[in-house]
Amino acid sequence: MKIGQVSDKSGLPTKTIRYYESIGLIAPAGRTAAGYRAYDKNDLETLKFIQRARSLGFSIQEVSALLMLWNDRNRASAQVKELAKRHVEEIDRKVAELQSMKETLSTLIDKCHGDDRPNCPILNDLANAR
Amino acid sequence: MKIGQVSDKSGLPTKTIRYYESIGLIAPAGRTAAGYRAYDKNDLETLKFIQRARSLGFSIQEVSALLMLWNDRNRASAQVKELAKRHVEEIDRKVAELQSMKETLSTLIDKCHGDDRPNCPILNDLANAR
DNA sequence: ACTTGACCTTCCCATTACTGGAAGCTCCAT
DNA sequence: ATGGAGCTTCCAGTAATGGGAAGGTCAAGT
Repeated sequence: MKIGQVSDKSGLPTKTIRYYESIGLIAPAGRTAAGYRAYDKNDLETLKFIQRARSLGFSIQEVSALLMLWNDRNRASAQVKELAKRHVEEIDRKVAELQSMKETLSTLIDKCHGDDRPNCPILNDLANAR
Repeated sequence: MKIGQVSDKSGLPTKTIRYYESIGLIAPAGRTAAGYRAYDKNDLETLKFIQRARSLGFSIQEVSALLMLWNDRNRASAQVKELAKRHVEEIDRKVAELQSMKETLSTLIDKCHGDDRPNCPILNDLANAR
């Protein structure tokens, strides 16, 4: 398979696949006589794995760790679980931060008339600490 | 005031203040005879405004728009409200995405024994589409 | 045989919002 | 006068791509 095909099947842009190779996340692909990257089923599975892990918000660093664990037949599942749990905690932190922002903003938005008049509690609040 | 002092009072690192100047978010600061940046109360208020807007998750682009609205005595509050509402929608989208990730991950984590044995539903799921 | 167009290659730059560090100047206190 | 804190500029790096140029390759259509 050429890069465009694994791109279609994995859902990763060709640019991204080359990037993953350049940073060492995946091993350099084989090449055809013409210099085109050549992928086999195994490579495709790896790319799909990466795509799914990324879609769950794992960083490239974390994906790298997951790939190693995936390729280690004897790793303890506790290691994977630990990694995943830390990631969920990270997600929780982000959600909490976003929701705190939203709360503040929603309050301000409710107080703002939103008409032609210039007076605006949103700007007033940003201008003055509370 | 020199940059270190407005930094302390605004909560923005000196690096960041210089960066904001370099990208044109704030006007170039005045200078002392020695070439140090000099700020007045007004500048400080602007920096505080920026800091608060950033802490609510507004992008620099949005902060720039907010600053213009703030400096426009005659703008309609509707414009500000609109900008804020769109930002809240953006936050909602991010929260939804994060929570969807979290849900998937939590399910997988629950299914994983997390002991010394290698079998791990988390990796299995990442490896096989479902 | 030739050309077109879709792929492929590498390379470099841009993005967002900073952060770190080096080399060097200034100011203030001892 | 010497030391250290704070200031200056400039360069480079971060995460994870995306855009686009310049050029090679391949299969199909004329």
